[in-house]
Amino acid sequence: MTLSMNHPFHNPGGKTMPTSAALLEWYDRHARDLPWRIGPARIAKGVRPDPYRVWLSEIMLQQTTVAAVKAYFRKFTEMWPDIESLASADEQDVLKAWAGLGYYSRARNLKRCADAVVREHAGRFPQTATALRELPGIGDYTSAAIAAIAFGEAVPVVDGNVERVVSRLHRIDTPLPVAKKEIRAKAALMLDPARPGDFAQAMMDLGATLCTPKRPACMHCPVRRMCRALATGDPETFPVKAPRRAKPRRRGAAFVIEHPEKGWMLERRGGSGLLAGMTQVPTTAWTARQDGTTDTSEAPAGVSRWRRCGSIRHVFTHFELELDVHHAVAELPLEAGQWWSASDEIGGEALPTVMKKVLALAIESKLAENS
DNA sequence: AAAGCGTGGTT
DNA sequence: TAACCAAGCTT
Repeated sequence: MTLSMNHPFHNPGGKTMPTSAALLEWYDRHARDLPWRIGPARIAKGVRPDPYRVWLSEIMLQQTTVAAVKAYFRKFTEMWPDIESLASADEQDVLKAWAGLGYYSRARNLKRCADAVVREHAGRFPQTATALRELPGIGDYTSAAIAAIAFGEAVPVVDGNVERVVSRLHRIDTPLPVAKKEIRAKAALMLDPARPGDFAQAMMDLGATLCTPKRPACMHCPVRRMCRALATGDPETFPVKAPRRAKPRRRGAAFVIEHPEKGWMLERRGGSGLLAGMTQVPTTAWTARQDGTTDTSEAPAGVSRWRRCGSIRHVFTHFELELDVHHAVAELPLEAGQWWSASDEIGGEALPTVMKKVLALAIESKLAENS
Protein backbone atom coordinates (compact mmCIF):
# COMPACT_ATOMS: atom_id res chain seq x y z
CA MET A 1 0.00 0.00 0.00
CA THR A 2 1.22 3.45 -0.82
CA LEU A 3 -0.95 5.53 1.48
CA SER A 4 0.92 8.40 3.11
CA MET A 5 1.37 7.88 6.83
CA ASN A 6 -0.54 10.99 7.88
CA HIS A 7 -3.67 10.12 5.94
CA PRO A 8 -6.66 9.50 8.24
CA PHE A 9 -7.41 6.05 6.80
CA HIS A 10 -3.94 4.96 7.80
CA ASN A 11 -3.99 6.62 11.17
CA PRO A 12 -6.66 5.02 13.35
CA GLY A 13 -4.84 5.99 16.54
CA GLY A 14 -4.38 9.63 15.61
CA LYS A 15 -6.56 12.66 16.13
CA THR A 16 -8.88 12.08 13.19
CA MET A 17 -11.65 9.59 13.83
CA PRO A 18 -11.36 6.60 11.50
CA THR A 19 -13.81 6.70 8.66
CA SER A 20 -15.49 3.49 9.76
CA ALA A 21 -16.11 4.83 13.27
CA ALA A 22 -17.63 8.06 12.00
CA LEU A 23 -19.72 6.11 9.51
CA LEU A 24 -20.97 3.54 12.02
CA GLU A 25 -21.83 6.26 14.51
CA TRP A 26 -23.97 7.85 11.82
CA TYR A 27 -25.50 4.49 10.89
CA ASP A 28 -26.46 3.82 14.50
CA ARG A 29 -28.67 6.91 14.34
CA HIS A 30 -29.81 6.98 10.70
CA ALA A 31 -30.02 3.38 9.46
CA ARG A 32 -32.95 2.86 7.11
CA ASP A 33 -35.64 0.54 8.44
CA LEU A 34 -36.08 -2.10 5.73
CA PRO A 35 -38.17 -5.30 5.76
CA TRP A 36 -35.15 -7.58 5.31
CA ARG A 37 -32.87 -5.75 7.71
CA ILE A 38 -32.00 -6.18 11.39
CA GLY A 39 -31.18 -2.70 12.70
CA PRO A 40 -27.86 -1.90 14.39
CA ALA A 41 -29.39 -1.88 17.89
CA ARG A 42 -30.57 -5.48 17.59
CA ILE A 43 -27.37 -6.54 15.84
CA ALA A 44 -25.49 -5.19 18.86
CA LYS A 45 -27.56 -7.51 21.06
CA GLY A 46 -26.44 -10.48 18.99
CA VAL A 47 -29.53 -10.88 16.81
CA ARG A 48 -28.68 -12.27 13.37
CA PRO A 49 -30.75 -11.86 10.22
CA ASP A 50 -32.20 -14.91 8.47
CA PRO A 51 -29.71 -15.76 5.67
CA TYR A 52 -32.62 -16.73 3.43
CA ARG A 53 -34.14 -13.27 3.68
CA VAL A 54 -30.77 -11.58 3.24
CA TRP A 55 -30.10 -13.62 0.12
CA LEU A 56 -33.58 -13.05 -1.32
CA SER A 57 -33.40 -9.31 -0.76
CA GLU A 58 -29.91 -9.05 -2.24
CA ILE A 59 -30.94 -10.85 -5.42
CA MET A 60 -34.01 -8.63 -5.77
CA LEU A 61 -31.97 -5.49 -5.14
CA GLN A 62 -29.52 -6.15 -7.97
CA GLN A 63 -29.90 -3.11 -10.25
CA THR A 64 -33.30 -2.49 -8.67
CA THR A 65 -34.55 0.22 -6.35
CA VAL A 66 -35.53 -0.40 -2.74
CA ALA A 67 -38.99 1.00 -3.47
CA ALA A 68 -39.60 -1.51 -6.24
CA VAL A 69 -38.33 -4.44 -4.19
CA LYS A 70 -40.40 -4.02 -1.04
CA ALA A 71 -43.70 -5.38 -2.35
CA TYR A 72 -42.01 -8.29 -4.13
CA PHE A 73 -40.04 -9.17 -1.01
CA ARG A 74 -43.25 -9.34 1.03
CA LYS A 75 -44.97 -11.46 -1.60
CA PHE A 76 -42.08 -13.89 -1.89
CA THR A 77 -41.60 -14.32 1.85
CA GLU A 78 -45.32 -14.98 2.24
CA MET A 79 -45.45 -17.50 -0.60
CA TRP A 80 -42.09 -19.11 0.20
CA PRO A 81 -41.03 -18.33 3.80
CA ASP A 82 -37.89 -20.46 3.71
CA ILE A 83 -35.39 -22.04 1.36
CA GLU A 84 -37.09 -25.43 1.42
CA SER A 85 -40.43 -24.07 0.27
CA LEU A 86 -38.79 -22.13 -2.54
CA ALA A 87 -36.84 -25.20 -3.61
CA SER A 88 -40.13 -27.09 -3.77
CA ALA A 89 -41.80 -24.47 -5.97
CA ASP A 90 -42.25 -24.70 -9.73
CA GLU A 91 -40.03 -22.44 -11.78
CA GLN A 92 -43.04 -21.07 -13.64
CA ASP A 93 -44.67 -20.03 -10.35
CA VAL A 94 -41.47 -18.22 -9.38
CA LEU A 95 -41.42 -16.43 -12.73
CA LYS A 96 -45.08 -15.45 -12.29
CA ALA A 97 -44.33 -13.96 -8.89
CA TRP A 98 -41.26 -12.19 -10.27
CA ALA A 99 -43.13 -10.74 -13.28
CA GLY A 100 -42.68 -6.96 -13.42
CA LEU A 101 -39.44 -6.83 -11.44
CA GLY A 102 -37.18 -7.30 -14.48
CA TYR A 103 -33.92 -9.13 -15.18
CA TYR A 104 -35.73 -12.43 -15.22
CA SER A 105 -32.59 -14.56 -15.21
CA ARG A 106 -32.44 -13.56 -11.55
CA ALA A 107 -35.66 -15.46 -10.91
CA ARG A 108 -34.47 -18.57 -12.71
CA ASN A 109 -31.15 -18.43 -10.85
CA LEU A 110 -33.00 -17.83 -7.59
CA LYS A 111 -34.81 -21.10 -8.06
CA ARG A 112 -31.61 -22.91 -9.12
CA CYS A 113 -29.79 -21.51 -6.10
CA ALA A 114 -32.52 -22.67 -3.73
CA ASP A 115 -32.31 -26.14 -5.25
CA ALA A 116 -28.53 -26.19 -4.82
CA VAL A 117 -28.65 -25.02 -1.20
CA VAL A 118 -31.22 -27.65 -0.29
CA ARG A 119 -29.69 -30.54 -2.23
CA GLU A 120 -25.97 -29.83 -1.90
CA HIS A 121 -25.76 -27.91 1.38
CA ALA A 122 -28.45 -29.59 3.49
CA GLY A 123 -30.63 -26.48 3.32
CA ARG A 124 -28.05 -24.17 4.93
CA PHE A 125 -26.36 -21.37 3.02
CA PRO A 126 -22.56 -21.56 2.95
CA GLN A 127 -21.18 -19.01 5.42
CA THR A 128 -18.24 -17.54 3.50
CA ALA A 129 -18.16 -15.23 0.51
CA THR A 130 -15.90 -17.64 -1.36
CA ALA A 131 -18.34 -20.53 -0.97
CA LEU A 132 -21.42 -18.39 -1.64
CA ARG A 133 -19.79 -17.15 -4.84
CA GLU A 134 -20.19 -20.64 -6.33
CA LEU A 135 -23.99 -20.53 -6.23
CA PRO A 136 -26.14 -19.49 -9.22
CA GLY A 137 -26.89 -15.78 -9.42
CA ILE A 138 -24.40 -14.89 -6.69
CA GLY A 139 -21.42 -12.84 -7.87
CA ASP A 140 -18.75 -10.73 -6.22
CA TYR A 141 -21.10 -8.23 -4.67
CA THR A 142 -23.86 -10.56 -3.50
CA SER A 143 -21.51 -13.17 -2.02
CA ALA A 144 -19.75 -10.50 0.03
CA ALA A 145 -23.02 -8.89 1.10
CA ILE A 146 -24.54 -12.15 2.36
CA ALA A 147 -21.31 -13.19 4.08
CA ALA A 148 -20.94 -9.85 5.85
CA ILE A 149 -24.59 -9.20 6.73
CA ALA A 150 -25.81 -12.70 7.55
CA PHE A 151 -22.61 -14.33 8.82
CA GLY A 152 -20.38 -11.50 10.00
CA GLU A 153 -17.48 -12.24 7.69
CA ALA A 154 -15.07 -9.29 7.44
CA VAL A 155 -15.16 -8.83 3.66
CA PRO A 156 -15.52 -5.59 1.69
CA VAL A 157 -18.92 -5.22 0.04
CA VAL A 158 -18.75 -3.14 -3.13
CA ASP A 159 -21.90 -2.13 -4.95
CA GLY A 160 -22.71 0.99 -6.94
CA ASN A 161 -23.18 3.01 -3.75
CA VAL A 162 -19.81 1.98 -2.37
CA GLU A 163 -18.13 2.71 -5.69
CA ARG A 164 -19.54 6.21 -5.53
CA VAL A 165 -18.65 6.82 -1.87
CA VAL A 166 -15.11 5.44 -2.13
CA SER A 167 -14.30 7.09 -5.44
CA ARG A 168 -15.32 10.42 -3.89
CA LEU A 169 -13.50 9.88 -0.60
CA HIS A 170 -10.26 9.12 -2.49
CA ARG A 171 -10.97 11.22 -5.56
CA ILE A 172 -10.32 8.24 -7.82
CA ASP A 173 -10.43 9.50 -11.39
CA THR A 174 -9.78 6.18 -13.10
CA PRO A 175 -13.00 5.36 -14.99
CA LEU A 176 -15.17 2.42 -13.97
CA PRO A 177 -15.04 -0.49 -14.38
CA VAL A 178 -11.23 -0.32 -14.45
CA ALA A 179 -11.23 1.34 -11.01
CA LYS A 180 -13.06 -1.57 -9.36
CA LYS A 181 -10.00 -3.27 -7.91
CA GLU A 182 -8.67 -0.04 -6.48
CA ILE A 183 -12.05 0.75 -4.95
CA ARG A 184 -12.27 -2.70 -3.40
CA ALA A 185 -8.81 -2.30 -1.88
CA LYS A 186 -9.74 1.06 -0.37
CA ALA A 187 -12.99 -0.38 1.01
CA ALA A 188 -11.07 -3.25 2.56
CA LEU A 189 -8.81 -0.79 4.37
CA MET A 190 -11.80 1.10 5.77
CA LEU A 191 -13.70 -2.00 6.88
CA ASP A 192 -14.40 -2.43 10.59
CA PRO A 193 -13.87 -6.17 11.20
CA ALA A 194 -15.95 -5.97 14.38
CA ARG A 195 -19.10 -4.91 12.46
CA PRO A 196 -18.78 -6.01 8.84
CA GLY A 197 -22.53 -6.22 8.15
CA ASP A 198 -23.33 -2.86 9.69
CA PHE A 199 -20.37 -1.33 7.90
CA ALA A 200 -21.54 -2.63 4.52
CA GLN A 201 -25.07 -1.39 5.05
CA ALA A 202 -23.83 1.91 6.42
CA MET A 203 -21.82 2.51 3.25
CA MET A 204 -24.85 1.67 1.13
CA ASP A 205 -27.18 3.84 3.19
CA LEU A 206 -24.74 6.70 2.92
CA GLY A 207 -24.62 6.31 -0.85
CA ALA A 208 -28.37 6.01 -1.12
CA THR A 209 -29.36 8.92 1.11
CA LEU A 210 -26.51 11.48 1.29
CA CYS A 211 -23.71 10.62 -1.14
CA THR A 212 -26.15 10.56 -4.05
CA PRO A 213 -25.23 10.74 -7.75
CA LYS A 214 -26.66 14.24 -8.16
CA ARG A 215 -26.57 17.03 -5.58
CA PRO A 216 -25.00 15.06 -2.73
CA ALA A 217 -25.83 16.34 0.77
CA CYS A 218 -22.19 16.75 1.76
CA MET A 219 -22.97 19.10 4.63
CA HIS A 220 -24.74 16.25 6.44
CA CYS A 221 -22.13 13.62 5.63
CA PRO A 222 -20.44 11.94 8.60
CA VAL A 223 -17.18 11.50 6.66
CA ARG A 224 -17.04 14.85 4.84
CA ARG A 225 -13.77 15.76 6.61
CA MET A 226 -12.08 12.77 4.97
CA CYS A 227 -13.51 13.40 1.49
CA ARG A 228 -10.96 14.47 -1.10
CA ALA A 229 -13.57 15.10 -3.78
CA LEU A 230 -15.42 17.47 -1.47
CA ALA A 231 -12.14 19.16 -0.62
CA THR A 232 -11.64 19.98 -4.29
CA GLY A 233 -15.26 21.03 -4.67
CA ASP A 234 -16.37 18.53 -7.31
CA PRO A 235 -17.80 15.42 -5.62
CA GLU A 236 -20.56 15.14 -8.21
CA THR A 237 -18.04 14.33 -10.94
CA PHE A 238 -17.22 11.00 -9.28
CA PRO A 239 -17.21 8.15 -10.04
CA VAL A 240 -15.90 8.60 -13.55
CA LYS A 241 -17.54 6.12 -15.90
CA ALA A 242 -16.74 4.83 -19.37
CA PRO A 243 -19.11 6.29 -21.98
CA ARG A 244 -22.25 4.33 -22.76
CA ARG A 245 -23.16 2.90 -26.09
CA ALA A 246 -26.04 4.42 -28.01
CA LYS A 247 -29.38 2.67 -27.65
CA PRO A 248 -30.75 1.43 -31.00
CA ARG A 249 -34.45 1.31 -31.83
CA ARG A 250 -36.30 -1.81 -32.80
CA ARG A 251 -39.80 -2.38 -34.02
CA GLY A 252 -42.29 -5.19 -34.35
CA ALA A 253 -45.95 -6.14 -34.24
CA ALA A 254 -47.86 -7.89 -31.46
CA PHE A 255 -51.06 -9.84 -32.04
CA VAL A 256 -53.67 -9.95 -29.31
CA ILE A 257 -56.09 -12.75 -30.18
CA GLU A 258 -59.24 -13.11 -28.14
CA HIS A 259 -61.25 -16.32 -28.17
CA PRO A 260 -64.98 -15.57 -27.73
CA GLU A 261 -65.17 -17.84 -24.68
CA LYS A 262 -61.69 -18.88 -23.60
CA GLY A 263 -59.77 -15.64 -23.24
CA TRP A 264 -56.47 -14.45 -24.70
CA MET A 265 -53.90 -16.44 -26.63
CA LEU A 266 -50.58 -16.59 -24.83
CA GLU A 267 -47.33 -18.44 -25.41
CA ARG A 268 -44.06 -18.97 -23.63
CA ARG A 269 -40.84 -17.41 -24.80
CA GLY A 270 -37.72 -19.50 -25.29
CA GLY A 271 -35.37 -20.57 -22.54
CA SER A 272 -32.56 -18.09 -23.09
CA GLY A 273 -32.04 -14.47 -24.01
CA LEU A 274 -34.43 -11.58 -23.57
CA LEU A 275 -37.41 -12.30 -21.29
CA ALA A 276 -36.45 -15.97 -21.29
CA GLY A 277 -39.20 -18.24 -20.04
CA MET A 278 -41.68 -15.41 -19.73
CA THR A 279 -45.14 -15.22 -21.29
CA GLN A 280 -46.15 -13.16 -24.32
CA VAL A 281 -48.75 -12.78 -27.03
CA PRO A 282 -47.68 -13.85 -30.53
CA THR A 283 -45.37 -11.26 -32.09
CA THR A 284 -43.15 -10.74 -35.08
CA ALA A 285 -39.42 -10.56 -34.58
CA TRP A 286 -38.24 -7.26 -33.09
CA THR A 287 -35.91 -5.87 -35.71
CA ALA A 288 -33.92 -2.75 -36.42
CA ARG A 289 -36.38 0.06 -36.70
CA GLN A 290 -37.82 1.00 -40.07
CA ASP A 291 -40.14 3.81 -40.99
CA GLY A 292 -43.85 3.30 -41.42
CA THR A 293 -46.07 0.92 -39.53
CA THR A 294 -46.05 -2.83 -39.58
CA ASP A 295 -48.93 -4.75 -41.14
CA THR A 296 -50.52 -8.06 -40.37
CA SER A 297 -48.79 -10.09 -43.09
CA GLU A 298 -46.79 -11.91 -40.43
CA ALA A 299 -49.79 -12.41 -38.16
CA PRO A 300 -51.16 -15.84 -37.24
CA ALA A 301 -53.22 -17.25 -40.12
CA GLY A 302 -56.96 -17.70 -40.01
CA VAL A 303 -58.03 -14.29 -38.78
CA SER A 304 -60.55 -12.55 -41.05
CA ARG A 305 -60.29 -9.07 -39.62
CA TRP A 306 -57.57 -7.37 -37.57
CA ARG A 307 -58.15 -4.17 -35.69
CA ARG A 308 -55.16 -1.87 -35.28
CA CYS A 309 -55.01 -0.58 -31.69
CA GLY A 310 -52.01 1.72 -31.92
CA SER A 311 -48.52 1.13 -30.60
CA ILE A 312 -46.66 0.94 -27.33
CA ARG A 313 -43.11 1.96 -26.58
CA HIS A 314 -40.87 0.18 -24.15
CA VAL A 315 -37.25 0.74 -23.18
CA PHE A 316 -35.07 -2.26 -22.47
CA THR A 317 -31.51 -2.10 -21.23
CA HIS A 318 -29.89 -2.09 -24.65
CA PHE A 319 -32.61 -1.07 -27.12
CA GLU A 320 -35.89 0.80 -27.44
CA LEU A 321 -38.87 -1.06 -28.77
CA GLU A 322 -42.00 0.14 -30.53
CA LEU A 323 -44.66 -2.52 -30.91
CA ASP A 324 -47.70 -2.07 -33.17
CA VAL A 325 -50.61 -3.78 -31.47
CA HIS A 326 -53.27 -5.64 -33.44
CA HIS A 327 -56.40 -7.22 -32.00
CA ALA A 328 -58.79 -9.82 -33.33
CA VAL A 329 -61.56 -12.08 -32.09
CA ALA A 330 -61.01 -15.58 -33.46
CA GLU A 331 -61.29 -19.26 -32.62
CA LEU A 332 -57.86 -20.31 -33.80
CA PRO A 333 -56.34 -23.72 -33.17
CA LEU A 334 -53.54 -23.56 -30.61
CA GLU A 335 -50.00 -24.40 -31.60
CA ALA A 336 -47.48 -26.09 -29.32
CA GLY A 337 -46.64 -23.93 -26.33
CA GLN A 338 -49.76 -21.79 -26.61
CA TRP A 339 -52.80 -21.56 -24.37
CA TRP A 340 -55.89 -19.48 -23.76
CA SER A 341 -55.85 -17.41 -20.59
CA ALA A 342 -59.20 -16.27 -19.19
CA SER A 343 -59.68 -12.80 -17.75
CA ASP A 344 -59.51 -14.07 -14.17
CA GLU A 345 -56.29 -15.94 -14.88
CA ILE A 346 -54.31 -13.47 -16.91
CA GLY A 347 -53.28 -11.36 -13.93
CA GLY A 348 -51.37 -14.33 -12.57
CA GLU A 349 -49.47 -15.11 -15.77
CA ALA A 350 -45.71 -14.52 -16.09
CA LEU A 351 -46.26 -11.42 -18.20
CA PRO A 352 -43.36 -8.96 -18.38
CA THR A 353 -44.26 -5.29 -18.28
CA VAL A 354 -43.87 -4.85 -22.03
CA MET A 355 -46.60 -7.45 -22.57
CA LYS A 356 -48.85 -5.91 -19.94
CA LYS A 357 -48.61 -2.70 -21.94
CA VAL A 358 -49.61 -4.56 -25.12
CA LEU A 359 -52.65 -6.17 -23.49
CA ALA A 360 -53.67 -2.97 -21.76
CA LEU A 361 -53.66 -1.10 -25.05
CA ALA A 362 -55.68 -3.78 -26.81
CA ILE A 363 -58.31 -3.80 -24.08
CA GLU A 364 -58.41 -0.04 -23.80
CA SER A 365 -58.84 0.49 -27.53
CA LYS A 366 -61.51 -2.20 -27.68
CA LEU A 367 -63.49 -0.47 -24.95
CA ALA A 368 -63.10 2.85 -26.74
CA GLU A 369 -64.40 1.37 -29.96
CA ASN A 370 -67.42 -0.20 -28.28
CA SER A 371 -68.48 2.93 -26.49
C1' DA B 1 -14.28 -9.10 -21.60
C1' DA B 2 -17.66 -6.54 -23.76
C1' DA B 3 -22.28 -7.13 -24.36
C1' DG B 4 -26.81 -8.88 -23.01
C1' DC B 5 -30.21 -8.53 -19.68
C1' DG B 6 -36.03 -4.99 -17.34
C1' DT B 7 -38.16 -1.70 -15.16
C1' DG B 8 -39.46 2.57 -12.90
C1' DG B 9 -38.05 6.87 -10.92
C1' DT B 10 -35.48 11.28 -11.21
C1' DT B 11 -33.36 15.08 -13.44
C1' DT C 1 -37.57 14.44 -23.66
C1' DA C 2 -33.62 11.95 -23.28
C1' DA C 3 -30.26 10.65 -20.20
C1' DC C 4 -29.09 8.76 -16.20
C1' DC C 5 -29.42 5.74 -12.58
C1' DA C 6 -30.60 1.59 -8.99
C1' DA C 7 -27.82 -3.33 -3.25
C1' DG C 8 -24.94 -6.87 -10.72
C1' DC C 9 -24.58 -11.51 -12.92
C1' DT C 10 -23.61 -14.33 -16.89
C1' DT C 11 -21.39 -15.72 -20.96
